[in-house]
Amino acid sequence: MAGAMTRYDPAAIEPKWQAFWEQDDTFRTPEGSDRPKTYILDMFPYPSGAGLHVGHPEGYTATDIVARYRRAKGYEVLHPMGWDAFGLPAEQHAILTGTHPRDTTTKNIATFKRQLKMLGFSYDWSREIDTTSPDYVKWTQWIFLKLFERGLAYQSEIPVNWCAALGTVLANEEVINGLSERGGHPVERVPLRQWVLKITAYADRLLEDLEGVDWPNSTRIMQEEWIGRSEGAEVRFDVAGHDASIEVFTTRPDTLFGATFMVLAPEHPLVESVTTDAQRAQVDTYVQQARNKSERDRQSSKEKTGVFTGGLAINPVNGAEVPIYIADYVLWGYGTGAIMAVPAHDQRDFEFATALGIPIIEVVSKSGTASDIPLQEAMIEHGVAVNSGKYDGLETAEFKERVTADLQAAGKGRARVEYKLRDWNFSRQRYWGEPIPVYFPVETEGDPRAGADFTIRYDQPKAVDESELPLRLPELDDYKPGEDPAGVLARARDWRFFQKNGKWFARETNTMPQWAGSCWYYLRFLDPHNPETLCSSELAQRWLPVDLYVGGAEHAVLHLLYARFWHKVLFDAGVVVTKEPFKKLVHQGMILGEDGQKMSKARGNVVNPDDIVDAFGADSLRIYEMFMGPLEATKPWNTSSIAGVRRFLDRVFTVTSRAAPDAEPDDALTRLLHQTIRKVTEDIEAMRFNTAISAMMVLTNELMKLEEIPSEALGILAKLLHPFAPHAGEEVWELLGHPPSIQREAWPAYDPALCEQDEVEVPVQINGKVRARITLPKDANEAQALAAARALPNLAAQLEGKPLRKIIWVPGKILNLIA
RNA sequence: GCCGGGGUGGCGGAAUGGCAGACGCAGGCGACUUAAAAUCGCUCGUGGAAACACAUGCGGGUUCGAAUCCCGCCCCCGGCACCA
Repeated sequence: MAGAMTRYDPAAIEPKWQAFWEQDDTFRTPEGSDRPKTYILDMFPYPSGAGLHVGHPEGYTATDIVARYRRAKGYEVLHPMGWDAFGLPAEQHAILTGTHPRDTTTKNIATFKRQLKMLGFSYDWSREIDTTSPDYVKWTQWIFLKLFERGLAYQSEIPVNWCAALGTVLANEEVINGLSERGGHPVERVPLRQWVLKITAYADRLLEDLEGVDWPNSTRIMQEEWIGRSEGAEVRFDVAGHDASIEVFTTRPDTLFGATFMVLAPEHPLVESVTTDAQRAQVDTYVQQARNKSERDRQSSKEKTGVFTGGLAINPVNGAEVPIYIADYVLWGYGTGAIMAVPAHDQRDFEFATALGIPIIEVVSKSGTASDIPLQEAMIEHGVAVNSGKYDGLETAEFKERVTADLQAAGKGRARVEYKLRDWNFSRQRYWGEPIPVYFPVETEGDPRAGADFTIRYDQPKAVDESELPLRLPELDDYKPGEDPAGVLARARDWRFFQKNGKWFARETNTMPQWAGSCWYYLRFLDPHNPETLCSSELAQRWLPVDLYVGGAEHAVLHLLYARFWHKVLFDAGVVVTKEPFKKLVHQGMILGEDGQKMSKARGNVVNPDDIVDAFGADSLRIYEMFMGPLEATKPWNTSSIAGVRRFLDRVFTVTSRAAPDAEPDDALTRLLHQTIRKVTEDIEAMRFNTAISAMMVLTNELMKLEEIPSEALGILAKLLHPFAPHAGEEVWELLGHPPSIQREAWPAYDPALCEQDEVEVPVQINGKVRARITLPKDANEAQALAAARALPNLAAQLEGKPLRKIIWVPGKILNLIA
């Protein structure tokens, strides 16, 4: 082998090894050994028509390195891939071209799969799953039935942005100043019957169990804030002159004596009854305006507006009469949709009171006495109660407890916990999603399929029988949203209506959102072909939780919260035994275009992985993406830097061509080999791939200096390199005369003793400035170091005549002399 | 506004209390070549001939010693944003 010319030709070796792995079944997940398991998972992609983006291989390479490393370390590794294939783009394409979304999806999956195979990822392809396949949909629907059985899926009339002209519901982002973004048509907030999942029932568990996961701190904080737990009190204010009361939620019951008015959200049902005739016209106008604004528009203007209803409420702590207003800064969706307003201690209430000339009463003070001058802004900090009757002088925390207890005793309130988290709107009026497996009785005189009038009893939902799953989508000619808010599927009358025992029924025509399939796919990978159950409990016990989960930070809340929610429901149903699905989570950073801007078609700065593989090879792309910087960092693409990585791989083949089977590494090389093994091993464990690659470059550069290179050294290099550049690793291993596959070789071990130098070079500082270096035995003591330093003529001169005031000796690191 | 992350050569980055700039890109010089590319070698923070001085967003502090720790400020990126 020595001396043979071995040019590195990725175009030849990459397909060669991909074919070998496929035929050899190298990456099939081993089952049933007593070796430790590792489940390494990527966030599976939506197979878009644009094909793979260079951002995809970043996370996929990182997990692939860990998977290949752990196999070499003796783990049983599960590393699967699949397709999150329901979604809007395929449906939009269908609306424009008439192509069935299934055809588009099949084509796109083929492209993605070709591209992933081209990059040499070590997936166990026998476990490939597709969220749109009937096999998979069956179990997504099955989980929905579990949610329904447990009362966690319910119907609710919730306000949506309905655009009659476009015949569709719009997302908040699509509504601008009450008009549709496309076309400028009026948009109305109308209540629409939707399926909703009761994620709020799991709010506390979703919060508590974040403690136990190894996730980025920022993601945990985002989830905590999304759930938004706050503790406070519910307080009841009676309405003067009515047999009614207003419930409010407050985190500051200690400020009750400062409540100088109340505010109802415009949607609040009591608005109607508390409004006096004199105020009715004004109130109606305000309510109408608020209704036609989208939530986003309501929140975009910070200016406080509102009107007096004419009604008065009684403050339960002191019997004071306070005016009741309506204002859109109070949100119908949070708390009780009504507040007690304390302008002295809440900035929003302060602004509203100032704008409308409402009195401001200070009830909390830093000093313990009320201010002499009017407040310029709300004092929101805690302090000591003033102007609060018998509670005066109490600290905020103690006041809260006492007044809450007193209110409870008086039947006027109680402690309460509130969340920002809302129940999850699970309905889409779209085609390309999982049909919701529910049907309803129909009241009709004829055949509704033929156009007879009908009434659907939505109040009597029935679950589709498990034996009828999967409930498949009907075939349609037209996928456009229509006039019927029931959704696209409502037009498939033959599918929608059916008879059973002589009675007519109608299927639910809403479909599930795209999140549904990705909520549980990590489970199906464990048992992808099981027709009896979504995942056998033995396999769930063996493989869960996912040990490493890598994907974009854009999923920090939605996907990662929804999946945790379903997992907990499945835990309660006995399907899984771990509380959490994903133990360690890592977000890969975004790769920007060469211009430092986000890659986009419009900017023309998109890099296509196919082009890079053609020009440099898959291994160069993989190593480049790992070498760019820390995995989590956002970093700009730079094509000329890939050339450097390619040069590194070229040099690996150059040194391989100088392999000398009988040569032995000398002491210096032995030390470098052990140091490199240690560095690469530690860096893979910590997912610091950029510095691992740097260490392999250093080793390769040293080997370049040798004429005859010990084969043993090259074998170690190949083993370290192979998780990063698997094709090159296999090829070098074979060139060295070993049988494939290098994946079956054990990870090289290092001896810490052999990593150490016998002698170390230590900088000598005078007064903190480096003035010289001394070479010392590695375990030299302070006296030896000082003697060596004094022996240096230039140092002796500098120290002359000055007594040493202090000597700092950090063994093996530094000698600092203070003169 | 609030929360989180970050700011180091021409560029990507390394160093997390102990020699700032590992590794790579780009650049410069040289070898090989008729020439170029490729490859190989050397060089490469700024000022200075050198000794040396200065240098990790800005200002202060702690320490024998700070890119790293603390305080204040500026800027960039991401998230949330009237949540009572």
